[in-house]
Amino acid sequence: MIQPVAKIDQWKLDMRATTEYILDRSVINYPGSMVEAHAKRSVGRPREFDEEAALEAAMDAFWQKGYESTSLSDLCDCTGLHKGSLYQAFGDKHQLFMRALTHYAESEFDEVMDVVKEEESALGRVRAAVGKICDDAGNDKGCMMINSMVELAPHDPEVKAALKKFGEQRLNAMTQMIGEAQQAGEIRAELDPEKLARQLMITLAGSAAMVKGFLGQDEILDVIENVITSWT
Amino acid sequence: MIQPVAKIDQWKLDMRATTEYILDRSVINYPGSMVEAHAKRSVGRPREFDEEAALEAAMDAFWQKGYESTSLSDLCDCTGLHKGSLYQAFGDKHQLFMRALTHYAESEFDEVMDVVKEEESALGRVRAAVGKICDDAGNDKGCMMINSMVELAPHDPEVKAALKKFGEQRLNAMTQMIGEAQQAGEIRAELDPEKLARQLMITLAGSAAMVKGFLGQDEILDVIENVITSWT
DNA sequence: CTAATTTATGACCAATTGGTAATAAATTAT
DNA sequence: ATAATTTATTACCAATTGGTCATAAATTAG
Repeated sequence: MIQPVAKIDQWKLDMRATTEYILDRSVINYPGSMVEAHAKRSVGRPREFDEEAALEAAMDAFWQKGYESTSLSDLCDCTGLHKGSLYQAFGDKHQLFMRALTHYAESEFDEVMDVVKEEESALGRVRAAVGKICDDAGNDKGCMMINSMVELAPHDPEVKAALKKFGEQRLNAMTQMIGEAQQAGEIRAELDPEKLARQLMITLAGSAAMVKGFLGQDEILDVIENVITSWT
Repeated sequence: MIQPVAKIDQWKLDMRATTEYILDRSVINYPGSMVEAHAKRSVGRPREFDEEAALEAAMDAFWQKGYESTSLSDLCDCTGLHKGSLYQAFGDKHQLFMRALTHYAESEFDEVMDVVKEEESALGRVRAAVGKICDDAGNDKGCMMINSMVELAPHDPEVKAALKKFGEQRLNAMTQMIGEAQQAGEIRAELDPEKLARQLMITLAGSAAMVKGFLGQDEILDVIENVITSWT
């Protein structure tokens, strides 16, 4: 199906930062791979870079250094793009950051859910999720969402709203998993799944902060394991 | 006792950022209050500002906005000083930040300990400490130490070392209080006080992050109360 | 009174910041 | 071939950054 450029732009707006969009763009971005017959290129000079790869590079930079400390020239360095190309592809620094943060949240959530699916017991799923999350934030980069919450949320309503959305998504998923573990008899019946989920999220947030300067991953994992065990 | 200027400068270097130093300087800074006969002024034009008040204003700015987002002109605005005076009094931006962070940590620790002293039961002391800490980080400024850990610790060895020192101080104090509560029979005997202290610090760190963008103080207090209750 | 010393003030500075515009190059449509 | 369109690259920009310096003012020492 052939799409006029204007329609692609509209679609770009609507589907911004969704996995589907990125994947499809990455196909379009490689004019060489015409093996896919339907990958219709639009008129004009073709992109020479992979948009998803650039987004991921920018995400890593923001994740590691934070918003303010990541300059445009840092972003140019890590993506290999020039300012102009960055602006044309992603808009200004703040828009690029929002894309990066969204990409982080969505892909991390997906990966955690993939890991969770492998487990058979409900409590095993909780432990698998927590383990994956700790793994992601294990290095001293911490968790990009917690980093952004601390650095930006109080002064940046857009970031705050996005983090609230991602947080509620995670809280819901955790609450459900904990509830299932409870119904399976793996967690004491008198405990409230939502409260436990909040406790777990606070513990994970604290871990993501502490790993950056005070506690080692071993000490953190020990605390988290004790928390979950205290529920059984 | 009369101190030559040179000696005062040496002493300034050694005692930097201690409460004694600040208090004594603030006396020296008010040439009008010669009621204290020993408050010997040094030669030269006298200070027109209160150094501790300036430090506290700078601390508030860094606490609220973080290091990178607080510019020198922000610091001049909130202290009422000019760049030159700031540099002469505190050194460069980073030195001023270290002074501010140290002042935050020391005065908060003292205030928590003051609150703790009022309680008679050991577990009451733990609860009082936690309550005071939550109170301090209650607004969306969070905790300046957690803010700094997230924003700076991985890339700023000086900040990291200071936070490690303050963190260990708090961990020790918490461990001791928890141990006392345990010996008083208020906390189950099979639990390890140091592990509980680590759990509490991670929980408090997570709370200081979450309060900035995701959870309300009521939800946070509920989680913390449940944590402590689960120890009894 | 004069010299020495310290502080307050504002001018000054190079470098960096985020962001724009002009131009050249590469492609498709006609 | 030419026009239209998109991208890549470079030059450019005003504003802000952290930081220094020269000078004037205020004080003490002698």
